[in-house]
Amino acid sequence: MSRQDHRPLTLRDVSEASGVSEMTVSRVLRNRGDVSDATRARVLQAAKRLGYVPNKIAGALASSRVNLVAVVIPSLSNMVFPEVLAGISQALDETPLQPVVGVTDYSPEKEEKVLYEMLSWRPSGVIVAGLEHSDAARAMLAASGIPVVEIMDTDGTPVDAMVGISHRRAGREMAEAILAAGYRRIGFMGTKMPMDHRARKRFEGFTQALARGGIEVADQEFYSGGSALAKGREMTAAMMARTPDLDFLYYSNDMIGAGGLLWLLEQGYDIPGRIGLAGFNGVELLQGLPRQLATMDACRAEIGRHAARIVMARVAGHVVDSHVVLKPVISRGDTLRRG
Amino acid sequence: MSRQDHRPLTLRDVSEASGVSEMTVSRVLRNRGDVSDATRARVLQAAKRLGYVPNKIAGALASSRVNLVAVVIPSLSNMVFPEVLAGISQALDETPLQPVVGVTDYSPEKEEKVLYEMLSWRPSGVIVAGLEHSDAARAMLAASGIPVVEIMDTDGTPVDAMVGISHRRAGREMAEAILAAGYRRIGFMGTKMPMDHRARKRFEGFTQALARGGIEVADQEFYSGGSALAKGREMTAAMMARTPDLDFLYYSNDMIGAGGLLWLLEQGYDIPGRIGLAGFNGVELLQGLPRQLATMDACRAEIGRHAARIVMARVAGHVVDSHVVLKPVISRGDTLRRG
DNA sequence: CTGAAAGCGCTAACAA
DNA sequence: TTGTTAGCGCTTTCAG
Repeated sequence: MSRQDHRPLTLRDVSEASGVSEMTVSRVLRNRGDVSDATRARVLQAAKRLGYVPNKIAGALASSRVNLVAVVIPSLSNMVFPEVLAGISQALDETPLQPVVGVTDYSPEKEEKVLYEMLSWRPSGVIVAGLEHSDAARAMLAASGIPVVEIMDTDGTPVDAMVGISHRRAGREMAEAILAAGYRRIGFMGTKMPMDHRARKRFEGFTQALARGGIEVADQEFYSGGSALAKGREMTAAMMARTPDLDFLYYSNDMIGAGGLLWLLEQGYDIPGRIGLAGFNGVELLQGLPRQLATMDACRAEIGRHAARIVMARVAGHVVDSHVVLKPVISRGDTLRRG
Repeated sequence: MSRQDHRPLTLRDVSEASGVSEMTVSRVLRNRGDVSDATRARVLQAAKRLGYVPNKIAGALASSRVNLVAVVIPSLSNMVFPEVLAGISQALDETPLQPVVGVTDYSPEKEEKVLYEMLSWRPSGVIVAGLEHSDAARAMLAASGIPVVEIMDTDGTPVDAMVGISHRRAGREMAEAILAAGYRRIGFMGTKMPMDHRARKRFEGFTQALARGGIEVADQEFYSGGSALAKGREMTAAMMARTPDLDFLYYSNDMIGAGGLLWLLEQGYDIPGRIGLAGFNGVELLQGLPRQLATMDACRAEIGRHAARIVMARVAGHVVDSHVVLKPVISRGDTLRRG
């Protein structure tokens, strides 16, 4: 308790305590350049004894190297994004790079602010969800001079690199599978679109493919906020009351799909005979449901890993393929009849 | 496209472009000190035209002020922690302070590393989940000279400040409610304890209170990894097969509780007559279940908000109560008989 | 209201 | 293998 622990320790303190120059202390602490074992030991011991923690702010300024990767996502409560994040972290582990997360709450204005904040720390790269950004945000990204990877969606033109799936295609393929299975009276439930471009694109692809089969969505409903599981129940109940002859329900995410599934089972519906169901994302949660909901894996972890690898490669000065379109696969579960 | 956009812009660029000294440009950009409207306008215009983004690294070094709050939590996939985080963000909004998240995966070693990393950015404060840390971690926190708030648990001694609930007490109260409701053959399911101190403490409080009522846990099982919902199903099925006369199941979290609930309903168990259930956390998900699971709110968002406020107050130099024990309340839902 | 000078704590580059 | 000298881009401080 003798230290007036208010001035944080500096390299100089370690230097004085060990009788080694600041420069050499710095070398030891970063494992850079050749340092004799004797000196190294003395430095390490002094640093540990004092409890020295290097100041990365100063280090970053001096070296103009900031080993951070900005990750900008709409939400943390959606499960989907933490999984992407896990993929990123995993790929970045064993690398000096570290992810730093910013959340936009699906708001373009907030996204712009968050990007500005993050870029002002001069990160080594940016990974951002989606292809839709304000003009200012796109300009900032383009001008940043660092690798920018837009993830999760590939229906559009990226500022720089992109990794994801085509949600339009995902919607289309699900529609085709549903039609092939013989369903014809189809209802749709999802989030209010303006907020969620990927859900919108899935819906567009979906209706487009239905139209090609001469079918229109027979009923639809959109929600925002609240417990997704509960919303799924409520919307499903309301929709079945309103349009009792529906024979299929397509949900824009698995969570509301799970809610709908639970409600329908309670009501004694024959699934997938009387009515079929499908969601989207392939969330782990589904594995605990009484029936396996049909869904489509959004390749979340893989997208994260891939995006991180692109940043890593670019930082290392490599040239890499920067337009990666993953192909999600339908899993029919127990709620979508075999074609 | 004329700019060789490889050297990031500096204050000097804005200064030259606007014909105003760097110092004054800096003042304008930070809204500090008096600047004439004319100059301000010229500076702002130049900055915007160039697309200047300030360098916070340099700013932080010069001012030795870093408006970051390090938030260290075990996991992002647990739902509980994103909610705490939301509380923190909410309280920090409208403040210059910004949260930066680090994840430990419930590993003390990783926690130590993450803390070290974060402290090396010289944040204005630290919020860390739990009271259990390695000696080195505690030492680092104590020596950091910044406000440290340990959250979510109050059964122990904090390095500095703490905000949370007593999990021992939470377990105890649930046990008392269960006994009061007349249940006697009680099973417990939860995560493997060494990883999760809070779950352990709840279990300790629980068994202790049962013992006081002359009762022992009749069966118990612990899991790790996998989909919690699925685990809840599996464990419940296994336990009911093993110990069919159980009349109550206490789950260490709502997710496995929900899995158990779904399974029991499918099997046609009379709930809460034949068997009662309770979980822990009060997660929003429960609202979509066919029955409302009895649970106990862990006050997540409030803990986050409170912790953030303590940091804010301390940063502002105020003295505040730094041992805050919240009192969670049992919600009986549909799965715990009225006493 | 505006500007000039002197660092913040560290590392690149060079010298010894 | 080790030390010395200049900054990194900004803000603090003090002078106009």
